[in-house]
Amino acid sequence: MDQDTATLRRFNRTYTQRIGALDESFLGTGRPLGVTRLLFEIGYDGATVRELRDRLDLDSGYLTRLLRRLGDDGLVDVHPDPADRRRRVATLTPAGRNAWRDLDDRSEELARAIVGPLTTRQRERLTEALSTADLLVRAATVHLREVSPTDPVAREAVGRYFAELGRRFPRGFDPGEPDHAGTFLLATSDGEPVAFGGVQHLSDETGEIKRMWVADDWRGAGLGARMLRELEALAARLGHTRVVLDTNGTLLEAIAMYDRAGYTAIERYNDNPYAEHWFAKELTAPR
Amino acid sequence: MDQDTATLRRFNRTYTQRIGALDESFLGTGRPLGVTRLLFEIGYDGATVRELRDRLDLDSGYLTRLLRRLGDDGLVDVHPDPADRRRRVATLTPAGRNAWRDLDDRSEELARAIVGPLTTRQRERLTEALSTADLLVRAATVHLREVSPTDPVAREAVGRYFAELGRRFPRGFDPGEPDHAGTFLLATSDGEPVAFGGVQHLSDETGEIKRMWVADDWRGAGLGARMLRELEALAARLGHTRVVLDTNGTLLEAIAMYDRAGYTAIERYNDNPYAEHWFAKELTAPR
DNA sequence: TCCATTCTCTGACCATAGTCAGAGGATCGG
DNA sequence: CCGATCCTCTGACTATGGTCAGAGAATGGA
Repeated sequence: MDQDTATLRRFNRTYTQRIGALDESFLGTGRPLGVTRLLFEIGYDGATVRELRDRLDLDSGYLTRLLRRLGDDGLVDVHPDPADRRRRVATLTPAGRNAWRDLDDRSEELARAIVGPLTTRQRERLTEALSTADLLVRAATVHLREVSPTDPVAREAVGRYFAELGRRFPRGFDPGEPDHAGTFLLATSDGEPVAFGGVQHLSDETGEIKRMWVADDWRGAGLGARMLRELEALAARLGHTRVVLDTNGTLLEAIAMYDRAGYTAIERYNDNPYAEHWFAKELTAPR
Repeated sequence: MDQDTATLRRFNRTYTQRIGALDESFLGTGRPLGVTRLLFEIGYDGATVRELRDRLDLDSGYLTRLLRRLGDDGLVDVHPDPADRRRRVATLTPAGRNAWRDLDDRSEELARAIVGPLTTRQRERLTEALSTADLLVRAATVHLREVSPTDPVAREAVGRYFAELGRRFPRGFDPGEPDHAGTFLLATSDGEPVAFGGVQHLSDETGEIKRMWVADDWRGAGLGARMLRELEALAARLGHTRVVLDTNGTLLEAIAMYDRAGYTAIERYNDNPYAEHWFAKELTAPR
């Protein structure tokens, strides 16, 4: 662990010193950094002022002024959102699009300047290392929280889960009546749901882990194992001493993961028509 | 190449969003960022004002004011350097050391928060990826320049080169009379010499590559191959159409590198008592 | 219909970061 | 010992980034 933080901190030093320059592509455009970042964030498709405030975490007064500055320079139009006339939408003018492309070019150029001196082989190694680091850093900083099953993002996660079951089960999958019983955890990254799962009360002793799902492009990042640990911890907090779960035979990776996590196969404990395997694990007090 | 810059840029986004927080450990100490960075940079051992100005690239007036602020807070003492009384030296007071340790702790804590949610296996992968990326990013951003052989940093590089030959040759190595003929390239990283080499005029046609050296901890980063390429380009600029070099049998990696770079073995062309192998390469016009 | 809330904007304000010109003492080379 | 240069400091100034309180229009729920 000390080794790991030392490497991270060392890398951080190298990185800010040497590649921090990538962000300085935002400088030297004759416009201050804040304004430029805003321009870049508005992007080709435009965005509501509200979104911008959230994404860049800016004070509303401050943002208004930044937007006006971009407006005065003829780069951005701000007009009311027809759907909700309290809201305003910022879009790039043609000149704004040019400025945006210019920023994008600068950034690309700087990236080339960094990658350029390397041999092909080294570039490949760097790209591979950065992809790995990217995935893991994103996995490590995923935001996990308890949600109500009616939370819109949670609904979307459940929808994707059911859709996947539909694709993977030979005879499809019918979710039946919506069932909102239980306590749920949602993992998000940049606001997108990336993992989901819940614990349902079966008895005082036993909780059932259900609807565990990890987004396609996040598999292999250990997110499933982490979600499982968190769900077990949640079950323990809810007073259970044992968790059970069921799964279908087509979900091979899931079965392998339960196995690694210390689950043991048990007899059928429910009448779920899609279930083919049942597992249980005793919860011991953490540490 | 596009793939590589795309990965770099994507990583940069992830990184600034998620780990940029590491630098924010410098915030929330009740002191502004600039002052805090300065405090950290002074470090346990103190530093001259001159050094600080160079390292942080600050205006001298601005730096004076930052230092006074730290002085007023009782964290730093500034007193004239006895060796050169124009210069002033900044050192941390006991309170300053506490503040410094506090910063270090915060930074460590943040690194732990990032690395913490990962499994041991993932941490290992991340650490490995970041080490690789660190090495390659540093290699890619090494600063290469032509130097006079009497340049102090160049002298140091040559000293280390001779020291290594002394260690590696079975009967040691005697550099003999200092010989400053030739044109030299020096690669530095953070001001430290990391690679060195020169081209000496043998005839109008032929240049000799000599004193090529790469620092221990930079081997395997492709720096040798890059230096060799740069020296060949230098020889071409100097008007040569062919380069030769000699080497000792104990320098196995070097020999392998010359081989990969397209050098072919030739007959002894000099009376260097330490040389056991001689190589040559025809220079074709670049591109 | 009314009240609470949401969204954006305005004005007033402040700290931080940074630039520039020049003063004055210390040092160095000839 | 003189002039050039180096190093630091001072004063005057500017831009950037940001906070806060509140106004006013639009919306949504009871």
